[in-house]
Amino acid sequence: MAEISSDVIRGYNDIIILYLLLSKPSYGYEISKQIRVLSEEKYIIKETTLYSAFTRMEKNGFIESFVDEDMAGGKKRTYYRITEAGKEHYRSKREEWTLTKEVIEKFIADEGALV
Amino acid sequence: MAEISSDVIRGYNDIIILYLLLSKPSYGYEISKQIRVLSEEKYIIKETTLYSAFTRMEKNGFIESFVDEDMAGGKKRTYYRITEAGKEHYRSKREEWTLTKEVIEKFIADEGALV
DNA sequence: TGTCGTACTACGACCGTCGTAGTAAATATA
DNA sequence: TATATTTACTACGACGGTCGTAGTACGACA
Repeated sequence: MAEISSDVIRGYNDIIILYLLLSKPSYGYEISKQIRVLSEEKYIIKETTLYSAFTRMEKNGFIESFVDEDMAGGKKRTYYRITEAGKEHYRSKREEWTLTKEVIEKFIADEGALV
Repeated sequence: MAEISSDVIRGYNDIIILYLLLSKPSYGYEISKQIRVLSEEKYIIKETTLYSAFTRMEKNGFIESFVDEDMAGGKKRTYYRITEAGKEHYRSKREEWTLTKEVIEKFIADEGALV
């Protein structure tokens, strides 16, 4: 079975993460699980990729973090919520996706051309 | 208008170049023009990206080069032809594309969810 | 004479992703 | 009770495809 390589998914992690933050604020572990489940195990994001995406996107103003301090055992959990700039970024990435899809599909041959 | 970023196209250059080599051997400048025309100016591959893709794919055995020595003015032109391994690579990348497309589209919201 | 098109090569910077490792508490399993 | 697994991160350097910049050289056209 084909697997999704990092080169191919690169550039789409933003859109995936932001999509999940559209409905409600969330945090690393939950996002990671949601990606796994929603993609039906077809894409499992690496932890380091996810957390570095958070850092990058917060720097860019696409998301904002806040900490839940009231957890059992004094544990802390960092939540992220999408900003207006983040929604705008999502829109533009979605447009880019549509365009890219159109382009790539011009270079997909049917099996006949491959023999 | 949205533009295709390098992060988003990364990983698809192989498939694009190999597709064009499926029908006949070709060379850098011609491939570059074909990409521009076939994509209706939506994707213009950078020269350095294209030539480094050639080098990489030849190392990987996906393409083979040969030189046309008989050009006017003693100029030389390097052609590339796709190998069997290249066709196999194309097939597997095409499968990966199908899978990736399915996954990404699960994370595309319609405009309503964005308000 | 100069610009444009053709057809490359060289080289280092960039940056998103990945591999590896470490920390630590809560929960499940034996 | 002891151990493994799950949860929830952080740190840091390596990797590699893409890009920016620069340079070379010939032909055609104005």
